[in-house]
Amino acid sequence: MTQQALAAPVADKTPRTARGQRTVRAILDAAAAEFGERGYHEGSIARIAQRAGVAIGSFYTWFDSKEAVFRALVADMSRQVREAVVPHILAAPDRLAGERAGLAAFLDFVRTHKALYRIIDESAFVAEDAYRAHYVSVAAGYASSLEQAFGKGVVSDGDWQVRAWAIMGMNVFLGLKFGVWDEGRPTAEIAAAAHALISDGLAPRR
Amino acid sequence: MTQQALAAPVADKTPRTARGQRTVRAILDAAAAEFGERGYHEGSIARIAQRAGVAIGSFYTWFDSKEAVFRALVADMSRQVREAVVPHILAAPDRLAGERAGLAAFLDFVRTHKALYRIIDESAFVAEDAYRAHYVSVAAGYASSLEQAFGKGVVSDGDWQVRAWAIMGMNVFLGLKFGVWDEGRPTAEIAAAAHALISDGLAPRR
DNA sequence: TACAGAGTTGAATACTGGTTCAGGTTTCAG
DNA sequence: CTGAAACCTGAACCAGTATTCAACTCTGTA
Repeated sequence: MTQQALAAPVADKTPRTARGQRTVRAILDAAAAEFGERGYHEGSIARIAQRAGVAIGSFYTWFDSKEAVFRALVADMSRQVREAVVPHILAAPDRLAGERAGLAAFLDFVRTHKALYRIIDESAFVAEDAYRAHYVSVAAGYASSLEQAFGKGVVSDGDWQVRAWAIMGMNVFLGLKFGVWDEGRPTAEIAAAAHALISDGLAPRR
Repeated sequence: MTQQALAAPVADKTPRTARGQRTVRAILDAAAAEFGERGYHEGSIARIAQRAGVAIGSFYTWFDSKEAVFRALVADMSRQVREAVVPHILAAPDRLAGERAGLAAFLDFVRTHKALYRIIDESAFVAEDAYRAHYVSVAAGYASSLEQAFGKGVVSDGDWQVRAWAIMGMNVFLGLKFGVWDEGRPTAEIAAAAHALISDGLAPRR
């Protein structure tokens, strides 16, 4: 699941050998699967170790606690989502078109990474600060990117803070509904409808 | 906190006397406080009983399990939010103005009922079906109300499903950001900015 | 006043699962 | 080859806490 290099564990607990690195990766992947399926509280260290094919003791060689792996996972995931979505936004001709492409990419990501999506959501209760950090940083990115688009005349003037959080919330809920719960409709279709809403609003054309 | 009559406990566990009713109410209120502060998993039955001023045994007279109170709470809360918000929407001259009034009311509600807000959110992981039921029903209400507004010519035609979930997500995130995390700005201001976005979109006026 | 059903009590039970630790095994530089 | 550092092992420990239960108290009706 997590194919990438691992948000580093804690303190001096960094692997010094290739062997150690492999173990850490295996544990992170196992943890992602375990927490994704069972959730944080139902998920168990023993099962994570088993999935990873290592002993419980090895787990504690690399992570200080259950919460520690979880936090490492959130950071890792936060990065993955961004990496999956941002390029699509940047590749689009303008910010508004980017919003549409970004949402479609996000929905696709969610559909293929439901576990990760769930983990980030659950971090709100297990690691509030990590959760906040994730969304605050995403929102900041949104706000500045929107403001920049305003400079180019692509979007109207307005409250960047509110707009950023609003759009983010929209995307998250569309991800939940049409990514996790209901795969019955093509992601592009959802993205198009959402794009229309964000772009022109609900008011009838005057 | 919960001043209203209690989503009924389970099966035959309904109080037959005023005395019993008082106890159930006390337990529900205590549970709201406990879960609101510590979250579901950190919250303890012993502490709920203590807060309610009853013995642990009494708790089990009225609720089958920890999860049972939590579910009762979610239902109760779902109702409270609705009751706090819907009247404002209905009182407005039209659906779009209602959206604005509704959001302001929602933000006010969240600021004064943070525990409830947290409980509903956490239900996503403790009682997925209850969480789903809550949002699915809210979304359905949104969708039909929007469609009705379309009939009156107040909003443009579009994808009701997507619009409903999008707006709901918007509101939830604005509630998180400007209701729970950051009370620095007046709720009316947030609602106005959000209203502008929903109503006219981001595209510059043509 | 007396009895029955409704409510109450909280110590004891039962169990789960995170964390520790006292050794083994592997790896690799010298 | 060799020894020390890096890693691995998993049974045992332990703390926390949901749930049970057998006995007790209230309350209101006859």
